[in-house]
Amino acid sequence: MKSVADALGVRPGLISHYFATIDVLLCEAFESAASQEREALLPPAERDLEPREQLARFLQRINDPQFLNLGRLWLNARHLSRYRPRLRQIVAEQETITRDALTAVIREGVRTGDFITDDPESACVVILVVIDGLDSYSNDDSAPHPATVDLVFTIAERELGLPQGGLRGSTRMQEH
Amino acid sequence: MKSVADALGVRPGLISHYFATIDVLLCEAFESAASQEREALLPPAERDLEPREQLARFLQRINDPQFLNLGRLWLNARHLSRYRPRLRQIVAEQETITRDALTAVIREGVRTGDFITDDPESACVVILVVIDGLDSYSNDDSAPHPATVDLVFTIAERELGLPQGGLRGSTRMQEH
DNA sequence: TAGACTATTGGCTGCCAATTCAATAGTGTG
DNA sequence: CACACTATTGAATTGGCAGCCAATAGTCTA
Repeated sequence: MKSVADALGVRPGLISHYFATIDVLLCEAFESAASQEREALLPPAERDLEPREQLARFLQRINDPQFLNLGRLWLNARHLSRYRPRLRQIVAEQETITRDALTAVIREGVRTGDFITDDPESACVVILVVIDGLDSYSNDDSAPHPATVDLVFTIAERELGLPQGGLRGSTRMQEH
Repeated sequence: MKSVADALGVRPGLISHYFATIDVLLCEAFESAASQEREALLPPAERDLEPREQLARFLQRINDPQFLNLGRLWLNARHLSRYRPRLRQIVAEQETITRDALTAVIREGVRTGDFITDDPESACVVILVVIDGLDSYSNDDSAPHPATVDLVFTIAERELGLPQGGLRGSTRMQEH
């Protein structure tokens, strides 16, 4: 609470006034952050693009150093979940929402013929496991192993019956 | 320190006496735990088995509920690494040791013809990413998604040029 | 057995964090 | 402007935890 107060240039008591306990603060903070990040990764505004394009952008953003903190956020939340049932619940919810959103894209891609899989949700889960695996290393100093660099793309392409490279380089995204 | 002392039926001061700071205690505890668990997952005593058999047992143990706490251990350590440079270092070291040990098995398997890959280390890294991804969920209440159940096996088989199922059911391990 | 060395205790100190609450400042509305 | 309501502060309370140290108990050896 102290650190939140400091970051806002405000006194700790004020934080307590708006959030009964840290547990509540933590849950709302995570929910809010995770939701915002999800919108940034998979913007509703892009819903009318081809599914292949949507997924490509999603994976590209995941790999972007700009989203390094997202990995840390989830790592943090998943660890804290251990002794915080409420947070655990929220984490599970956010996981489900993300999974459903990404599965919808894949399912749509199967419909349009972009992707080939007989189980969109399982394909989605596999992709997410790899993402979470790579997120595990968010707090590492050392350079990432070369084998991890394009891993999400490779796995996603395999899962969705795309040719090698079928999700890479096809998009032209803005630089920051 | 209090909780460690309690667990040992001893007074907190004693812990301070043997471990200068919490940071040191944490690092040594993690190093010790990670090392022991690695020995249990990939016992040196099995070094003379076929590489396929060694890997199969390793993956089977990873999936075993007996090793649920191992996932929690790594999750915890990876999170705490964020603001603890020393622990971060140890985590990186332990990661390397595990990677090297598993890579050695794979490399040997390539030599004997058990496995097919032109880059044993990369294959190893991919397998470890999936393991770490699944470990992310160690603190989840809910039932694991069906797509995750055999995922490590499937991925390992693909990475190592084995037929589907080539790492499953081949071993007869003791029940606990 | 004496003496040295180790293991362990008990208690103290200081720090920092969460939470509460009464008091004050600020804002908008009739 | 007066009043009600909201936002914010300051200070106090509580509790826990790391780190330190002097005192005591235990152990081993010459």
